[in-house]
Amino acid sequence: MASIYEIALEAGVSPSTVARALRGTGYCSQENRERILEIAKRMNYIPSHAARSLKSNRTNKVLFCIPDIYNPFYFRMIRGVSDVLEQYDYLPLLCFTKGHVETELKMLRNLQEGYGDGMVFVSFNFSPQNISVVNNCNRPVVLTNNYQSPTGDDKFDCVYIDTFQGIYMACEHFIQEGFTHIGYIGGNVTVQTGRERFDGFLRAMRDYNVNIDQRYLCQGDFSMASGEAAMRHLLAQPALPEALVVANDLMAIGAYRVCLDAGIRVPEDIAIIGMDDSELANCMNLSSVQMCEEEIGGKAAKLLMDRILHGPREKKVVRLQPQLALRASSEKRKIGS
Amino acid sequence: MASIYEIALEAGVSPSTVARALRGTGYCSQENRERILEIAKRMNYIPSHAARSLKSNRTNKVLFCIPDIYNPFYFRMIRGVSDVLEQYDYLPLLCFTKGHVETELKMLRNLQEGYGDGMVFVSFNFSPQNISVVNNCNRPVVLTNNYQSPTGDDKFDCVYIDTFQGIYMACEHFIQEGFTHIGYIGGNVTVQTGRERFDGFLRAMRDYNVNIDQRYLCQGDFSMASGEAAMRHLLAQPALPEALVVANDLMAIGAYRVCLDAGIRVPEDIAIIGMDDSELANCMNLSSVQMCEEEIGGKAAKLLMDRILHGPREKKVVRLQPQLALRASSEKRKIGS
DNA sequence: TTGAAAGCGCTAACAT
DNA sequence: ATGTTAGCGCTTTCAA
Repeated sequence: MASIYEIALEAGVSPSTVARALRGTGYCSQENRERILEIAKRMNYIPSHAARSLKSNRTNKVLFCIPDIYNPFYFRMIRGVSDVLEQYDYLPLLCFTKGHVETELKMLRNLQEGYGDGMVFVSFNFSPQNISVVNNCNRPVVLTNNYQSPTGDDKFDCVYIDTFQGIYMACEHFIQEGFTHIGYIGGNVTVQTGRERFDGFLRAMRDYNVNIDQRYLCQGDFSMASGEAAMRHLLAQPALPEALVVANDLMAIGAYRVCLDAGIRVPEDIAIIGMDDSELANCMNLSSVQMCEEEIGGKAAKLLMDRILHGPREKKVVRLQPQLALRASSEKRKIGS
Repeated sequence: MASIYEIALEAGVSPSTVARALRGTGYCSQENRERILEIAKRMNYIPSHAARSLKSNRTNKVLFCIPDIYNPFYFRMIRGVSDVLEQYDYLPLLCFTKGHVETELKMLRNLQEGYGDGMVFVSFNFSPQNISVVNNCNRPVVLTNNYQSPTGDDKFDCVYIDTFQGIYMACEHFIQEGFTHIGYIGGNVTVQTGRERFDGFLRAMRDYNVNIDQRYLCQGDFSMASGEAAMRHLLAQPALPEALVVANDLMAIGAYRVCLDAGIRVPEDIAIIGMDDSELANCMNLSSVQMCEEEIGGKAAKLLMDRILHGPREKKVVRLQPQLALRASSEKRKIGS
């Protein structure tokens, strides 16, 4: 690897002149500049990231943690982040954490070591453990969930979709359609994403005075297989719910498939709404909740760049509203059917 | 950020002693070591990635370029790579290139700058342009396609699935089932992935003396929308092919959906085989070609680590065989149907 | 066992 | 306009 010293030697100038010529910053005669650039090209000069970053304390990179690679939900968010970062000449580097807190901590450690200038952090479960690292990390982080430390002295920003509201809207829709036996397949309620959604369900039922049948409450893990298992559980009950709210599309699709296999018609026998508005939902005509993922990503990247470029400031929290994407799977039943 | 100098000051020892204590390498008295570690912890010491990497010329990171974030094909490959790299205590950092050669070149540049120790490079289209950069890059790269420079002096390894063979097998299956009017929806044949698959189709037709109807040849861009467009084109022909080989699942699903909407039954009216054996194919009961993605990823990572740890050696090329994953969409038609 | 010192490659303040 | 120099934080000889 040619360094500026070797180029300087070859060009008969000092290393700093080479540095100035290559960076295009500071004084350098036209004549020297051209010669230096030519030599650098010939010697296949590539600047050392480590040296530059050590000196400048900047990398022009952003670390981007995503928990679940198999979930189509994150696709658009990645695009939102990438597009915005590109405008700043920053590069996003993705890491799939699989939702493991150890992997998240490893990435945060890399951030602290200065491997990136900031981090977009998506997680299933923000907890005192990973949040305290975020807060003690000297580099900016933006979460794509809503999280507020009890102490209220958070150093990060949040951009999030109100999933509570999304599930609430799905329930509300069913209730307004006249359904009274509504089932729910949720995620693990000990993690935030699962809890919020379940809360949305509970609240809607309460607000509209709809009775909750405990036998219609199932818990999965956001995977298709768990949606299938949940649906099999429901099929084992004496009667089916009329409508089913599912906390994400993968589980909804799993449930849907089990229905089809069992000869249960959707939506005639059971109406289903999922959540994420994924490609899969679109394909299968599954109603879903639209989550503005691209907008989340874009807004998160903007807030992050603001902190990277302009330093600390007060915490900002951006909340985005979901929308129902209604398709055939939740259509109102025809009278008499 | 506390540095080893501040810790040294606090501990009353020299920076080099601190360095030795922290790294656990070289001599350091038990007593000093404990004190230093305690102080480092208290001062929240985090080593500087840049400094360490500048000095050691290693990062313990691998850059991993993936062309298409919306294509489910790459999911398992990422897992294969990640699992193997984890065993080496290396971290994969993903970059979605969207198939843009500029983005690929940008990542290669980052590799050359020493932002990572090596690269797993997945692309739709290896060309003299990006391959020459790979060959002139002083760090190891593994491709997940088969590519051989005309000059034969390649410095990279290849691990790939024989997609030619995969499409060939799909055609062969249809032919052996007795179909003689076989259509094909392919990708752009000016890029390698599209060309290889189309060649597989052509060869199978030729080997089995099956006539190719030009009206049944469509070209998409591997997206679902392009599969839909292609199918609409086929529907506009005087007659439909009996069977359809599609170069990837997304396009196959697109075609499938257009059939359903048009009242064309699959497989009764038209049999379909896709390629990738994606989750989507599984969901929709689409026959497909299984591509051993996880194995590709794992083998690629192993070859890469071998080069990173042990330096240059002769080029290695690993070829993996695809398998048909037959489902309902390609079932043999019942007699008389 | 410890410390001093050089250097990884680049940047930038300062002197010329 | 150009050169000198002092680091950035760490590793690693080498000397003590």
